[in-house]
Amino acid sequence: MAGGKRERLVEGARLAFHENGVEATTLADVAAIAEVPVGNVYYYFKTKHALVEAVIADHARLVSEALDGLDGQRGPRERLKAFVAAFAGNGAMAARFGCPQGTLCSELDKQSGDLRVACSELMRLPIDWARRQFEALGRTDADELAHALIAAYQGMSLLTNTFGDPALIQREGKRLDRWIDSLAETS
Amino acid sequence: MAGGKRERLVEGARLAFHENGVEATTLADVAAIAEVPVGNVYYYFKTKHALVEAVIADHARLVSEALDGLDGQRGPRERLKAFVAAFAGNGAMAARFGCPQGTLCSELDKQSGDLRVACSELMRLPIDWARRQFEALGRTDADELAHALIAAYQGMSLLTNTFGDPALIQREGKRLDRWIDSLAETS
DNA sequence: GTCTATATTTAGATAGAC
DNA sequence: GTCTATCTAAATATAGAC
Repeated sequence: MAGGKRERLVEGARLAFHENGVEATTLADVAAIAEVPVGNVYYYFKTKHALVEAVIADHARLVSEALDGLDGQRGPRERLKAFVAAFAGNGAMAARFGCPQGTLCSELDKQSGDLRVACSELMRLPIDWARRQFEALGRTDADELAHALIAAYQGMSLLTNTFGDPALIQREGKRLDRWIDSLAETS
Repeated sequence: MAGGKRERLVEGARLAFHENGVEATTLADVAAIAEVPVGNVYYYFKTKHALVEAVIADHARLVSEALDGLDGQRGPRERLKAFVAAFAGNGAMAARFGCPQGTLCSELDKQSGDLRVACSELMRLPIDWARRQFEALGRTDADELAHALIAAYQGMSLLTNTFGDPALIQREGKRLDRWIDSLAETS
């Protein structure tokens, strides 16, 4: 694993949290993945809580970058379909571990307050992005459609993970493509 | 909390797992809720793993009963809309703790094998029920629609929980009602 | 800045009296 | 069947040498 020790710890924690959950991941696990001695973790992160916060911030950075990458598409309809194609293409990952951000939100919602806030800000990134696309289509129900799209993705990620079947989210991708095509330019 | 000690332990564990997560819930917590001494838990459940299995079985019983209750409706369209009304009516619970079955599946998917299997059987109950309704409508894409409906519910439960806003799942309920109304009798 | 050794806490699990 | 007291293992966190 490349990068400075802090970067390695954050990336290692992000991967381990996704694969095994936050609660089940020990700092010893993270230290081993990052190839950093256990005791040294505390030089970079005062508590496990602080490490979790850093991981959420790292997720936010990755999601923002991914969404920015979709803005190269010509129009809002193409951008929405590129979004769908992106997550449908990650079916194997969803089948094994679920959506990285969704599973994190699900677990941390049951924990202390400031982590909940950070999670909700993370989940708001793709919703706000999707709403802007629906607004560009002239939809007055853009907020509702944006929530429905992200919920469809999150829900099908959960089913894909629960049944270990990547085909589920791929089939949903095709269905959402047809749905996006069927939307009128204004509502 | 009423019932025999075993029933109290299962119900207490089910509630605590939903509110705080399985990993974060200690047997001491469960014992306190059930008003049973800590050491006595092991008389009824050899391990925490066994208690989790019992809780999943209890969920399966409750879900089956709830779905059976919907079969009093006249036709498949009415049954599907009664299903939607049922979960949209639980918005306050979803906002605080998410869907009981969904959060359980999300957490336990990251754990040992036989719990994953039990969770997938639990999640299959509403999907199979919904597929039968869509089949009764003559839809050849009943399996796809059933997965889409449950995914919409699960995903919107996650968003409702993440943002702590019951209105999200209520709005989705209305949207799904219109969707069910719009489906042709055959596909 | 880095790392080893260890302290502290807490959870799951057990032994055994009643 | 019931309950108290306790064991053991593991995880977070710290102290302090280098």
